[in-house]
Amino acid sequence: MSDELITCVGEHPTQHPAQEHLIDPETAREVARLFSALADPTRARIIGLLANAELCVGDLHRLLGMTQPAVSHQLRLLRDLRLVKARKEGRHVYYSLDDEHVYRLFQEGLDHVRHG
Amino acid sequence: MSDELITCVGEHPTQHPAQEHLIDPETAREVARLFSALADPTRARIIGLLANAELCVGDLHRLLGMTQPAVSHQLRLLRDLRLVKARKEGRHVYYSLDDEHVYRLFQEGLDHVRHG
DNA sequence: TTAATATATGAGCAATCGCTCATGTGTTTG
DNA sequence: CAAACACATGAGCGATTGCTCATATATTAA
Repeated sequence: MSDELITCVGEHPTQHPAQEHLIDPETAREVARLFSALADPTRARIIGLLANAELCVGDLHRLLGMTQPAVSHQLRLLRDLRLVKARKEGRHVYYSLDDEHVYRLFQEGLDHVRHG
Repeated sequence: MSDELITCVGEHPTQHPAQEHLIDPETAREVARLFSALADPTRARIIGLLANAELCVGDLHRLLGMTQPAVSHQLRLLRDLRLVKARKEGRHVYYSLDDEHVYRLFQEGLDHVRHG
């Protein structure tokens, strides 16, 4: 965060000094997609639970007090983002985190909300 | 991530061992609100720019190639979340980051997208 | 003062989101 | 086999999002 303090004059963006720090649209979309995973209370709670234990859909649906389809839909979303992985065992499907980075992001976000 | 591997049987959520890791709805909402800030390509790009330099609305709107109102609306959102602060100077308003945590979150998210 | 510039804001609209309800698939049990 | 269970999935619907367009406010310049 080196706040370069640049005057606001350039009419042509290509010559603005901050230009080099502008992330391209495609990367921006992916970053946004990643953070979208945690940008919903239900998904945040799911990540929080799966961070500590492998759980099946039924457990999640009971713990969260939500409909089973609601949980399944969110799990599908998290699975598509490869943040969560599924392990089938009999008629149960156990979910767990599949991305350490996301757990760190989640923890930092949680800390930020709880203290300071 | 200590994946305790618990059997999926308890019909009553209150007695499930994972219960203690369940974050309450209010905290979950705040966490989600925090991550929502970065869960949009435009806002992610804004944070990325402001992470390196203080910029006025006009610069942002030119650099991003977006309408000025579009940028102002997103800045308003970020301001409400206290992630960004505004400094008025003449008829310009300079924005900069107001939250170190968010810069870290952003950087980690960006790294995660760029390399593994 | 008038005009131009820089920004903020409200209304409105298409797109997306997160849920519910119904139903489909696969597995186990009786 | 049939019934029950665990989960996935699609349609549909209200709420939210992110933009545009028009306009309001504030500051500087002529």
